[in-house]
Amino acid sequence: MPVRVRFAPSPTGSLHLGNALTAVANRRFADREVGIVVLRIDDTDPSRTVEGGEQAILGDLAWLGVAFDEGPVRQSERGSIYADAAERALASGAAENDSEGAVRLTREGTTLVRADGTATYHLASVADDLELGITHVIRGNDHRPNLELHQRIARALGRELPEVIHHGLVLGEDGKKLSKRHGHSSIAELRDEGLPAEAVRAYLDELDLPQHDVQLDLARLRRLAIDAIAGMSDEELAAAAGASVEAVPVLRGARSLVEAREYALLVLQPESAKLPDEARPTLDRFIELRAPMPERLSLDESRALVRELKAVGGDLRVLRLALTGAAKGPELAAVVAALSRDEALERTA
RNA sequence: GGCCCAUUCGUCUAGUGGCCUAGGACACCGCCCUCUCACGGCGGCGGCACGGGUUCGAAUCCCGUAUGGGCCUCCA
Repeated sequence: MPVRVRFAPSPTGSLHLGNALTAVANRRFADREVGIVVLRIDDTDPSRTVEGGEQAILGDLAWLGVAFDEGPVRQSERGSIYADAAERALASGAAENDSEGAVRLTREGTTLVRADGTATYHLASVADDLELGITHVIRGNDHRPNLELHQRIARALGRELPEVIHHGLVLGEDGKKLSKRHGHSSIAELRDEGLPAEAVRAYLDELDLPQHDVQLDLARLRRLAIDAIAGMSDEELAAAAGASVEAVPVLRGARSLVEAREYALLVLQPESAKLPDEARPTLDRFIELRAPMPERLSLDESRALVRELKAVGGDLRVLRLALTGAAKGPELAAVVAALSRDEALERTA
């Protein structure tokens, strides 16, 4: 029997890292067996759906490279399935109507259908997992206490629950449940911080299916970002940082895409800095060396130039300041390579 | 409070009774490299939560305690 799993977020906006872990875990689980991933939007509670929330999730999944094979299936559009399920539960005596008109599990009282006729998460989730032919449910530990309840609901419908696998949650660096307060908690935030998609994906892949809750390791994430940037081709890096390919040499030393953009700006729009009086000799030497050379220099040629300037006693810090307006930044030779001859001469004139 | 789950360096982990005076990665510290911030190279610090069993032998099995987490909604 082919494996069918599902990822079932509520449409509340950009995925939080823990949800993203569940999405990746489902995709990986299915891929091990050449299985199917169904994307299901759990929007049974209208008060919880956020405008554009589904789009944000779709965007996050695409960014992370998590594909799905079926869906999105929206629970808000599947009322008749839940109505049938409720009917069956009532018929079997496992559930009954209460005085308000809601359908509740006999004895324990868990609500299956609200008085307004909409299904609660418990009923909708179980009925859908059965109806969609899900073979394995992979979800976070926060759902573990629901396991027995869901098994009872499945039996009330005359079926058995699929196999359920729980994984640990992602906690903040303080060990508390991850929330907006922590920052760095949603995919959108991580993307805005300049972490490459490959890095976030690699982090989630590394976590795999944690047995217990794990603390968010930002240092690890940042390290993976450095690795991801190092692994990009010039074209990929330029595209990811929104810079031109000529600027790539200066982007190479950056540890995040945000930092890469800042480096690119140093070349495109240098800040004006006051040069010390003793800067002139170094700049004149630079001009002497640079002027007779081609409009564009390769990184190796630039390195040779910088080496030469240093050999004749040039103050490289002064050159950096003149070229970028900043005391810190990418490798000096990369800056020289990224600037045209005219631009370089103008900034040192 | 009740129920459930988990517990190996700061973090993520390897480890399923002898190969473990517990291995790795990232972080951290030091040194080297160096035009800055980084990258890189080399080295270092650092852990089996605790207490009882079982066993010739326990990180590994059992029990208890502690700690952490999750849930106890007509939220998912």
